[in-house]
Amino acid sequence: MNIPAKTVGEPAVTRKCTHDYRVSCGNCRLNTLCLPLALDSADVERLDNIIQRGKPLQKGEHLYQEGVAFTAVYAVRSGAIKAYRVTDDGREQVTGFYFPGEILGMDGISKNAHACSARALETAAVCEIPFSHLQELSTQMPDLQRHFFQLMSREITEDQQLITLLSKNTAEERIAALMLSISSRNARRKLSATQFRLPMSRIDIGNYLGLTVETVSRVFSRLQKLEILEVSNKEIKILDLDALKEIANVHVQEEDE
Amino acid sequence: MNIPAKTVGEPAVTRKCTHDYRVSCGNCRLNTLCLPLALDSADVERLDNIIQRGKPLQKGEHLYQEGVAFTAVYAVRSGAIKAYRVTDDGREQVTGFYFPGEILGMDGISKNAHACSARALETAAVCEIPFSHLQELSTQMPDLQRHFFQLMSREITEDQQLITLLSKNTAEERIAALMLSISSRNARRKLSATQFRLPMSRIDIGNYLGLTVETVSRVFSRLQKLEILEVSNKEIKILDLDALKEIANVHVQEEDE
DNA sequence: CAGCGCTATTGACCTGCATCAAGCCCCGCA
DNA sequence: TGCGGGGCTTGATGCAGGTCAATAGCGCTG
Repeated sequence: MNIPAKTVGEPAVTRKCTHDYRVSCGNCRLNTLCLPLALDSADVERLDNIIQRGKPLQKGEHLYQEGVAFTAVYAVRSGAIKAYRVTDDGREQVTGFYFPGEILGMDGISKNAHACSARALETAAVCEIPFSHLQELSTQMPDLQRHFFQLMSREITEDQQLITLLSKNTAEERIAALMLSISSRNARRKLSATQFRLPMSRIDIGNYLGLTVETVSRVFSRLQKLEILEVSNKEIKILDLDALKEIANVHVQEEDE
Repeated sequence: MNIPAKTVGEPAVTRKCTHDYRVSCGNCRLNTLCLPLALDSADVERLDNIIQRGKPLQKGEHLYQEGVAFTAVYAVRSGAIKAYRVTDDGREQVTGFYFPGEILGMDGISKNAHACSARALETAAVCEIPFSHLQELSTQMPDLQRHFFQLMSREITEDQQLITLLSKNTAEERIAALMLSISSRNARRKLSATQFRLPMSRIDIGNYLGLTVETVSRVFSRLQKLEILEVSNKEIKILDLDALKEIANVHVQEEDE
């Protein structure tokens, strides 16, 4: 356990977070993935000044909830967050999983209120970026503005990929695609692309991919039987990356005449 | 037929478009819905100056295609546009329908290349907004920046609604939701909320909602039999708006114990 | 205004996933 | 270390919507 030395009188929360949450953008090891990307060091410092840290979330704790006033977007520093909305009949639609270096909360901008809720899947550290400041800074730093436009655009294209996945692909293809997505996002952070622990439950996976828990479980079993994955509860090991890609790619050229 | 008087020597395209496509933002009747919203008249004029018009698209013609360099976003002035991507196995996923006053193309920002294609569902007039200029203007006009952030955010929340629709709702609920969406967007433009002509084919509807043509057709028939809709090819008349809303809302409180 | 091709409708059948049900395993807690 | 509860797995069954097929209707073109 290495709890960072704290001088301020904040409530002493027990947590396993490995980051010092009083880090700055300048020395954060995620700064090549996160918002500071494409800013020079002077600008990074200005960005850094508006960011609020020191809000480690416990598993299950909310970062924000649907309907509450929108004031900030958030960058994940460690852990994992899920964003979700609850349908009229009480079922949960997970709209995204967010890992370190990724930004969430941009859904709240249009109506000045969050359109979905976000909660920690495991202990998570988060940087809060007050939106009014970000906007102001963006008018002064064209690179930041551009980068933020790009982030929002990325969110749009990712949502559209999910739309396609949900509307066209089988259960197996959806799961394969999700595993590959997590794998490549791990790689981006210099972690293993083939072995990782899923932070989310089977239920969350189902609610993200439009499947029931049972189906998710069956697909994992099947992929294990095919020796494509090794699944042990939440531990995943990708044994055959190419096979997985082939499944996700909707069996590229099933028959080529 | 009222073809607007034209003095310039452009190719004389036959079209039923009621707009003079050399209109400016200042006098466009959509300016309370479109980008100029929330700008004062001086700023509207500056925006107006960067916008390029005079590109009426024929039915089926592309506005842009997946993969081509991203240079601009587009505002629909008349007609209707569909955005879609083609999956690896050649099927089409429609990601959105765009009506007058709506903006499309924001998916291209993140990678500097369009992530989907866009084509006219019927003769359509479009305003082209060069993105580099828009960015520059945004740094000078905070209201414009904010508004554009909001537009992108709206796109995100709409995509997330579609995600939920696709993953949780039945065929009937999806169709009902689409009809209501079109209805309210018509109302926004002061057109009838209960009677309209669908610009898209059943195939497009299916490809948008993750259904086959047959299912779309069957649902329309069923809703007609229930006297909720009157369907005659592409002409739609909503006979019972409340019933339609109830279907779309996933039968609000099926049982309330 | 006849003919063709594309879009839409309708029916019969089939399948992938949901649903229902039972049991297991993992983990936190006493 | 044993107990309880949630998360996970596995099996049996049903159904919404996909697939295949046939026909009807609309609109374009010559």
